[in-house]
Amino acid sequence: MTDSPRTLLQPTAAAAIGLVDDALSADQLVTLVGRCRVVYEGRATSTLGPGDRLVVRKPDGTMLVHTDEGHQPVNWQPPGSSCDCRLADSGVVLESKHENPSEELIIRFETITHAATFDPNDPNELALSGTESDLRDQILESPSLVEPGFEPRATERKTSAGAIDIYGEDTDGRAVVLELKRRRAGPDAVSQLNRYVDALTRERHADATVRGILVAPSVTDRAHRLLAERGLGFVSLSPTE
Amino acid sequence: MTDSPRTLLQPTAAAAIGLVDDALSADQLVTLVGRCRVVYEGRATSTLGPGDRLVVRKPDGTMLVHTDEGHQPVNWQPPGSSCDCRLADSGVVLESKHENPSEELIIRFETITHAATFDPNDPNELALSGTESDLRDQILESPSLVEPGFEPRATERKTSAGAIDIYGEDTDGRAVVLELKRRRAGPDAVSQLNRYVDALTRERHADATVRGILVAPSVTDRAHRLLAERGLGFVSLSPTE
DNA sequence: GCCTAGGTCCCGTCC
DNA sequence: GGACGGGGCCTAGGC
Repeated sequence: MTDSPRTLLQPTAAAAIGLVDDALSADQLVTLVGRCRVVYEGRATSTLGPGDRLVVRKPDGTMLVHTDEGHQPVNWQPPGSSCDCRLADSGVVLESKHENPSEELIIRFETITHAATFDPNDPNELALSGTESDLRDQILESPSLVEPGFEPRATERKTSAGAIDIYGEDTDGRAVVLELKRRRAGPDAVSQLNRYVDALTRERHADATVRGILVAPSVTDRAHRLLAERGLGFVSLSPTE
Repeated sequence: MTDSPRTLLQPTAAAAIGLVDDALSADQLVTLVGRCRVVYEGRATSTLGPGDRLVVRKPDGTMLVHTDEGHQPVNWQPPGSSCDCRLADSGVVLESKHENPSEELIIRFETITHAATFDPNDPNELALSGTESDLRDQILESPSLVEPGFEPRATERKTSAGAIDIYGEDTDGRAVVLELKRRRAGPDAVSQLNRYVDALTRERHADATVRGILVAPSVTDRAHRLLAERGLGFVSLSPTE
């Protein structure tokens, strides 16, 4: 951290505003805890009555309002949003605006329990595995996991209905469309596969059979019925842990 | 706030652990800022090298790790997770576990810039409008918005493929399936509508026509083509702002 | 508990 | 810029 971090415990409104303004101009991350009301207007509209919350403002313009429960912020503003901090009715007010889509978030504090700022230095990125992309790589490495003799021909093959995860051919030279899911698959995955199979059938001669196979750890009952109705297949595979 | 909030600026590991342990037993919300590494193993697996981050632990068991960018936490733990705070290699380590699904998150701090706790009191809930449910209510109030003479018969009508947003009849007594979207609709919305129309057609006599209409502010080009291919309709409607 | 679908979904990627 | 689909999606509502 290049600038020294600062904290204030139960600051006056004026002191809190000073801290936030300094942090905003220095592109620091700000956390505010206190009792506030929140109004949002943009893609939707919301109001939130008084309560104690944690408010976070990031240097990239993101704003988050967290209650005491849940993973999701109760209100937020996307990256790229502006932020203005001012005094109104003897309380601190944060006003954040975003363009495209047009969104406005206003947070009115009654009291501020604490305020803190710091200058984050975070050069490292998350390395994640167990994704759909890992499952794809496994299949490309060992195509027989799908069925003996399966031969991948392309990934992300374009059709009029979108891109096929893996396109290939079976031992009889028939076109095969694979739709991959990293977790248990539901009806939407079947519909997706169905769209690609339909599109590919349309694009080729109508007589040529196009097979569709859903590849996932498992499928729900309803998805299984839909697969059967559409004459589509299923292969159980999980991304390696 | 019943208990007094506490803050520590650049605390020793021992002091930070004391603060966190007190907060955990008092079901308080904790925020920690500092340089840390993070390892996750559960539905997927991830590692995150050293960097300055904001860590939040909520009384409901939620844990959030935020970097300086983006709306999403880089790592997290769902509500209902346990949390253990201990000293390891002269640094603070937070270990959170969750069951069903089995997930483990370990955060190793090198340094702690600040730590704070407070006891949130938040009785109010978010009032949100502009949702799909609002769009549904508009249509039930003024069915002619869909087309002259449209008569809603049921919401959430069950079919073998899932529940129909609004089921009704047109002036000719034909069954009509409405699929609603609060925002611009894509291919998935068309597939969803298609599933319900297919299921309802199957459940009735094969000769009876079932109409399907997508109701949304707008549709993408590809979704529009898919609608045409399937003989489905579109009506432009937005949830009132 | 699982299933299903909505969400101010966010987010990357490709056009 | 829009579009499309993945995500450790999360979350609410049914069954």
